[in-house]
Formats: sequence, structure tokens, C-alpha cells
Amino acid sequence: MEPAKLTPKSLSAFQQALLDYYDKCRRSLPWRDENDPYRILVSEVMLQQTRVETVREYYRRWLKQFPDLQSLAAADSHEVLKAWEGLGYYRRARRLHETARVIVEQGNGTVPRTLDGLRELPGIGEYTAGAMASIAFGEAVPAVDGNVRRVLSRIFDVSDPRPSWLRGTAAGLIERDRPGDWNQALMELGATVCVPRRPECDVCPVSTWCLAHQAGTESDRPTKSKRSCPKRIQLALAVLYDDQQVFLIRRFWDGLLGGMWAFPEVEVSGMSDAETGARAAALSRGIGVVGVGQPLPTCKHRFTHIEATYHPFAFRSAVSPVEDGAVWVLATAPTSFALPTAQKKVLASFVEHIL
DNA sequence: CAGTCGTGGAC
DNA sequence: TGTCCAAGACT
Repeated sequence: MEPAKLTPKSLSAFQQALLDYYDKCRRSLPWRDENDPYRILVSEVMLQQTRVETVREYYRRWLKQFPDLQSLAAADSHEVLKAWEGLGYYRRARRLHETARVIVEQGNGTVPRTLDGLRELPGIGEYTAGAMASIAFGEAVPAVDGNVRRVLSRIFDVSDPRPSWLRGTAAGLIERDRPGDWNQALMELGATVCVPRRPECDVCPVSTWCLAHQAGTESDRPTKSKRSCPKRIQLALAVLYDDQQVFLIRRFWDGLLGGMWAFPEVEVSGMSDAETGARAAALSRGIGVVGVGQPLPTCKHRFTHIEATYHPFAFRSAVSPVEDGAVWVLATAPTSFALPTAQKKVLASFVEHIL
């Protein structure tokens, strides 16, 4: 087909081409062909900044554990966090839990049906509200995620589209009969064909109308922002143990890994090895440490904006009564305690070297 | 508004 | 190896 420009006159052909592609080629996903607002909600929150393949299994287990809004609203915070363990961005779990409680307690269990109503809920931003409103309730509103941003940036050959332009443009393209499918079709195209690197324009159903493809600029659209390099920090960490038990504390709800269980730690960036060991020992004050700390191999862990190097030390101790927010658990099976990936690494190292 | 907030996979 | 990125939200 000859190159064409996307105009009000050609819009319906563009819509038809993309929806045909979606109907024919869409991936089979557990949350597709689903009209339960709660299930749509869970999938959308899990998918925030997280790959489809990662979400699949979490989604399945989550619905088994929390089959509806009521069961989630009634759940314990730590139980919720444990179900989210390993997914990352743990504040999402807390906000999803809050949202469930708000809907059950204030909304009588009825999920808001409009974008504006959904937008009020914690953890539901412009994208998620648009996705929910269009997919679950058929409201003709845009849902601009990273995929849609890339697709529109290429179709209109805009290097750095502003959020307001994206919303307005996406709103003007919506196929009014199938808003939910339309938004998902745009995302599906971005996820499978109009991908960041080496887009497959030769099989793209809408390349005819793509200005970037016509100009040969698709690889440069949208412009990739240079992100700041992660901060490097050193952390001393204390593994207090007695027989097979280790000591964990619950992190504060605010901040990194909020609410997760972890070994006591302290930042020691720039300090000497001796000072690092001393700071690790200081972490165990008051817990009844018996001997000196045994250093474990350091391990690196990369967060989004932090490159952390952990310096773990194992201290033989004695199980003693602990206050709220601390616990002794079996090192080989800390079940029911949500542990961050980095802490699991340290725990595995401890089990291997000390136990 | 630029920074905060995880993790695993692709290349 | 490092680098980028993935159905963002919130401050």
C-alpha cells in the first residue's frame, strides 16, 4: 500500500487495520477477554513497569489467594506483601491493598466505573485509570503507557512527545465501538511489532500511515532520555544466628523495600574494612551476640537507582524474645516472611557458608 | 519535576 | 561485562 497520511478521512481505515491485526494476532494472556474489574485491576497494577512473562505466574497465584476484592480487603498487609515478593516496586502491593479496602468499605464493593472515579484510588494513575475504564467499562478514554507513547511517537514522527499531546492524540484515535480493545491493540502493537529496538515495520499493519517509517526515523523515535547513573553505596549487614534461626527486622513502610523483612543493615560507604566490621557489630547490640562476626562474601545488588554492595557478617547469638517488628525465623525456610531478592542472596550465602 | 521505587531478561 | 528496558505512580 502506498504511504498515506493519517487524517480524519483515513482514520477509519487505520482503526480497521489495527483492530484486524489485534483480533488476528493478539497474544493469549490470562487477563484478556476478562470483564471482572477486580481482575483487570490486579493485572494492570502488576504490569506497571513489569514484563508480561513475569506477571503471568504472580497473577495466577494472586487470584487463587485473593479471588475477589473482599478477600484482598480482608487480608493482612504482610500476607499481601508476601504474595508480591519478588515482583518489585512493593509500594504497588500496599496501594492495591488500600484500593481494595477503599472500594469495599467506602464503595460498598463496587469498583468506580469512570476514569475520574478510578483516578481517585491510591496507586491508580492516568494510564491505569484509562485502561480500567476502557477495558472493564467501555469508556472511550485513552490509556497511554510506554508502548503507546512509542507507537504514537513513531506514527506522527515526534521525538519527545509531551504527556498532554499523547493524551489528546490518543483520545482522537479511539475506535468508539471498542475502546478497550483499541487501547490494548495499540499496546499490543508496541509490545510485539513496534518494539524499541529493530521494529518490524515490514509486518506492521499500520506502517502505511507511519510518518517515522516514511522518514526512516523509526529507530530514533522516541528519543531515549539519558538516565542518571545509579548511586553506588556500601552496606554492612548483620546475620545474627542461633542454630538454624536467623534474626530479621521489618523495614519501615516508607522508603526502599518498605514493609519487607530484612537483616539489620547500615550504610558504610567510604569506610575502611575495620570500620565496616565495627558498624556491622554495632547492629547486633542488645541482641545477645556471643562471638565475633564472621565475614561472608560480599554481594552486589542493583536496584533502579542504587548499586548496592552488601558486606554481610554472621554473628553467633542466642534466640531471645523480640519486640514487634523483629523475628527469629528458620534460615532454610523463612516462609510467610516477604524477603527482598538481595536479602535472599545473603541468606543463601549464610546457609551455604555458616550452617 | 526530577527523583524514588525492584527485578529479570534481552542483547 | 554493561546497558537498556518493561501495560507507571507519586512527590
